[in-house]
Amino acid sequence: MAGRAQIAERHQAARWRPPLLSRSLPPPAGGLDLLEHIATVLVVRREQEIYCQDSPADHYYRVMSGSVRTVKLLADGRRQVSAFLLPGDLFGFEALATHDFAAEALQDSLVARYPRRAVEALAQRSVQLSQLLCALATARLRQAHDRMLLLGCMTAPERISTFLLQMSDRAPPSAEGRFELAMSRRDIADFLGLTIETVSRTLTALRRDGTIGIARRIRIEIRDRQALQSLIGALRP
Amino acid sequence: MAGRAQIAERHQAARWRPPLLSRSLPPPAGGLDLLEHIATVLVVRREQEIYCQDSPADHYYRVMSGSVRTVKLLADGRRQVSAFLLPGDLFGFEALATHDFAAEALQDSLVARYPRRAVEALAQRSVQLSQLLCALATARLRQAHDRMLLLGCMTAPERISTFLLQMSDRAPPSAEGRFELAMSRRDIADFLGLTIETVSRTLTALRRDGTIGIARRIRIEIRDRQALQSLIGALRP
DNA sequence: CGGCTTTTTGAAAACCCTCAATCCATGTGG
DNA sequence: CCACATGGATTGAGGGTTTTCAAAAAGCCG
Repeated sequence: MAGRAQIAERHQAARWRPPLLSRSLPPPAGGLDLLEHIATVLVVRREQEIYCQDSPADHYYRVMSGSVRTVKLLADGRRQVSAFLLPGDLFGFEALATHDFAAEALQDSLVARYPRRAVEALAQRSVQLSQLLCALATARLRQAHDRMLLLGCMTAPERISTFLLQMSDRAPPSAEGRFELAMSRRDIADFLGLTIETVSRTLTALRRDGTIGIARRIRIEIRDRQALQSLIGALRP
Repeated sequence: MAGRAQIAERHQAARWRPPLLSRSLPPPAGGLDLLEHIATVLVVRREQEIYCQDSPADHYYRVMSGSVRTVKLLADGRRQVSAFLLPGDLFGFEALATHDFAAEALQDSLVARYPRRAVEALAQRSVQLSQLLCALATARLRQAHDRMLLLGCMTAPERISTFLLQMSDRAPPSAEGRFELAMSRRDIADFLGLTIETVSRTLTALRRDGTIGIARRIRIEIRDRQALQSLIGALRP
């Protein structure tokens, strides 16, 4: 269970298949292209661990295709999903000495890996890069605050609505409110601080009243964005 | 309600009284003494706002004495307390352009204020300082992750236990499990994602079975630390 | 097609919240 | 200095939302 991160290098890509949620890789953000020279590309299979909880944090990572979750596992089986990472997202950089969370692929994915030492050496010389990294940490902090609000204040329907709108916003704009969930109901539940049953029931209720459409469990269509937004409207500060 | 932060400067200290929870100010952490040259000391009264939500974030702050809370207020009255700050704690630096949270004094307090521009200018030249600020942001992120775990996974007794142990650990070591709560039950409730009634009931239950002592509502004594720790033992990863 | 996992659905229970009344501490004014 | 008013804290009863336990349905994979 608590084994070391097992990482498939590029040449282990036997039977690798293109990810469901594939998106064209966004161009590296300003300053980030520096990193591409020191990157290793990892091919990870569905459900495969990229790094495990409490392992030394000596790499930064970036999703190139597919998707990734970061999770914390507790002694009694309770689980918390910290984030879902989509193509372009950096992760693993928020750790101090060791990773607080494990990172696992939601589906067959390509992940770029950057040696931490090398990144920090580059950051010493590039103001742009160091500022970018700092901005990323701050952005992550802001995201964490949003999650705290969700977990601390919101009801189940509000959490689900927030989640659906977020996923919709992160999908390619061309999708028009249609997207596919790469994660299981358990992942969603552990992300939102609910049980799988509550997630399922709430989604069903939204489907019943026509707010969303659900096909094959994972194909979501937002039919009434207004309704979802009004569900969480009371929360806007 | 949403007025600008009103700040009492030193000379407005009429009727200022030494804070209940006063602690000797810890010596500035390495690199931080640089900041003291550009500091302004604010005298803030109990319940006074230091800065308000959505105000431009052009200062960093540090608690010198007393205590401070950071809060987010929602449209329908729901409230979230993000953190309780004690002497030595820096705050306000996690903001991007504007503050996500308001900062308010829990009691009459002294707060050091550093102009953001000046701090960043200093950070440009002092590797020590810039690394310190980055480390602080990372520490804050780690704290946020702990809160997410609390809000997402824990029951009410677990949240209260965690809170009490945290407050005890942050009190001066000489206190021996005795400390005073500067914040109201509402603050605690909004911090833990509970209601004041649940906070009150849970504290009473702990008092009844001898785990803690409560005097005059705010004076807490941890009588059975082991019991509190075992309440949250199942959560250790 | 058949076995498996995941998801959905149902019924009952638990937990926490809401509403309401009382208690207590604090501060004020006589 | 005491009586009283005020606001926060506690306590109680009842209800609602979410969880738990259990079973059926649906999707997935060989």
